[in-house]
Amino acid sequence: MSAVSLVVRNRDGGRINGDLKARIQKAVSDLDYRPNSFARSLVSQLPSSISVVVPSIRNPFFGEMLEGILQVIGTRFTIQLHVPSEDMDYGIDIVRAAQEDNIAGLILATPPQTTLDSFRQTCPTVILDAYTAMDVSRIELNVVLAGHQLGRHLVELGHRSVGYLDFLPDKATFSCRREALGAVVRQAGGALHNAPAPAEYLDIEQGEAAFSRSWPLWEAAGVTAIVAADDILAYGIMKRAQEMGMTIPDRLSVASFNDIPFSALVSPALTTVDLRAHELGLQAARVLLDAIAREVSSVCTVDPELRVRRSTGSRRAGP
Amino acid sequence: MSAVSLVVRNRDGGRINGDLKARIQKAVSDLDYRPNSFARSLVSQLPSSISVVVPSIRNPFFGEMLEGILQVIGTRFTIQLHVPSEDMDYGIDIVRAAQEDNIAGLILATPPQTTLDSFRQTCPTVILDAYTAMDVSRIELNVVLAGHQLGRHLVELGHRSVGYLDFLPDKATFSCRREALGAVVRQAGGALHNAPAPAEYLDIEQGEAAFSRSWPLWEAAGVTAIVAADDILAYGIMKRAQEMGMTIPDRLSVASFNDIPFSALVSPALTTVDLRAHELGLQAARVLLDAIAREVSSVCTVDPELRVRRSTGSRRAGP
DNA sequence: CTGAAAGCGCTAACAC
DNA sequence: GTGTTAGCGCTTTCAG
Repeated sequence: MSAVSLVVRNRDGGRINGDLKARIQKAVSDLDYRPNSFARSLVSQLPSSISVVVPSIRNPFFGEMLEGILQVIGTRFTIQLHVPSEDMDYGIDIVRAAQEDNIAGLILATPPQTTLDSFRQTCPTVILDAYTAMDVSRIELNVVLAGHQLGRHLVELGHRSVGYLDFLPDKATFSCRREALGAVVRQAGGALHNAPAPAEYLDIEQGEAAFSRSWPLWEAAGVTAIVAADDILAYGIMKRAQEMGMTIPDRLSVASFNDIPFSALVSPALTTVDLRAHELGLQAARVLLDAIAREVSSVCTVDPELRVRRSTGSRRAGP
Repeated sequence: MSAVSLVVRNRDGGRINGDLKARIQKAVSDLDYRPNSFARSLVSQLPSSISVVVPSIRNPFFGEMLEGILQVIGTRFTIQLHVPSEDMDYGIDIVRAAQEDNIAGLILATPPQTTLDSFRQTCPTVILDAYTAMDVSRIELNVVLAGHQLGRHLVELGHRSVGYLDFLPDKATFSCRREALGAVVRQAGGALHNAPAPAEYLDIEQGEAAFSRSWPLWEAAGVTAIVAADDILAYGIMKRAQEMGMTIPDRLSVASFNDIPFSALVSPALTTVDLRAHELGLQAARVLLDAIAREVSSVCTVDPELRVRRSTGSRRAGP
């Protein structure tokens, strides 16, 4: 019954007899009829959703990012959310599952390098904060600039021996942060002391444990400032350091990357580079809509912004 | 080609000739063939996703909840995420959009009362932290207990004049928190001074603004402790109160509901009732899977737990 | 063990 | 203007 179809979608340009139309509308509301979206998409070839893959849903960074995406797509598409099972970053299997959803587009937030290497594009796709030579739309996050900003800040405060708590070496975004920071510190005649990533999972406890594990080495190296790859790790570092009796920033400066909203509220307020989660989501969605509509791929860049707060201070006079 | 279908899904119990099977598998990988999930769901009548509607994705409470849901459903279903556009709680339109997704099940996290009133069930559904007389599965969050716990704690500390910062009066979960708290305070001979909800949107700034607005009245009423309906509002209260020179908890005790992970880290660490976001998600998903498999509805209850931290203390000697 | 054929619920093109 | 018909891409049934 094509009339039903037309009426339901309000696509009858006055073509349907008013009486028939009214009868159809009554039946629709009586039966609480809802069209089957599978059948609809099957024939129209226009999927009504996009898939978004994020490494974690507990990290507020991705909450902010999703908010940005949602804001742009509005009611045009619905979101299929894919998150790896706890304690693991996502592999190609999750990406393939997301592609199987039969979607108009796909957003991959900071995919691990190995995942990206085995990725094959099946629909308009936007990759966030990861590099690939493929012809895929990307939102580049200028983490090199972020590392430089943080490095300059610490160097200006007099720090020369800086500890670094890494995270997930499989992601270029993290190694770039470290390298850019290290370059600035070394250029000033200092050294960056890298501590290995805690685990694959990012939470406050991991930061605490990593600090306990690495502090002896850092202390031996005369470290006066520590940078973490992510705010959440920095929270753990500050918590444990304070428990161990160190005052921040007098005894030890702490800084990191992301600037989730809570970083302004922890004690002391955390100096961190705002990685613009919301802006990233906004851009990703815009580029994706563009890729869907015009079948072009594009790359754009988002610049981070340093937020200086109370967790970093001048290096105290030598020991 | 039925053989293809069987091979792709690994459902050929040795029925397919090895040679043919190999040829099919080669073709599948050569063409990077992916079955169309719409067509598949259309015929199998088994949708592969569930919809989850949350009021906000920026509030880590719902991130934790989603993590719980994801953990239980594993790869069995994929999640369609529905979030209202910024600054608004969700109406029935969003719920209907979610139902249109053609899903195996639906989870409604703390729906506003008006939304719930016009809700009609179209598939197995679980309602989180909201009451309805309908025959729908629910996860009850014992917010009355939460209010009592917090009330007893404050009363024991000597507080009798307590300020309350409400949020979204349209939700029973918030009015229950207030009433339960108020009952305990009044029973001890005290009074609860309610400040109206800040706005429909929950963020730190709203908490700050609300505190600025309400403090004159609270001060006049001799308030020595303030409870916020949500941790995030409490962060704003503490921030502004400290900016205004008050020390917490000496001058003013602050407490709230939720216990998102950051509440242990703000300064001072926030006393709050853990509303068990993760557990809520776990239970919701379990109940939903059950509802999908066995077509029964059930109701279960999650009990909150008070976390006493440094933001609450004894009432100072009277003015 | 394999291929042909029907049909899931919808939309679009087409006769009536 | 309105009803009929042919698929969308898959799974399942049923002959060969």
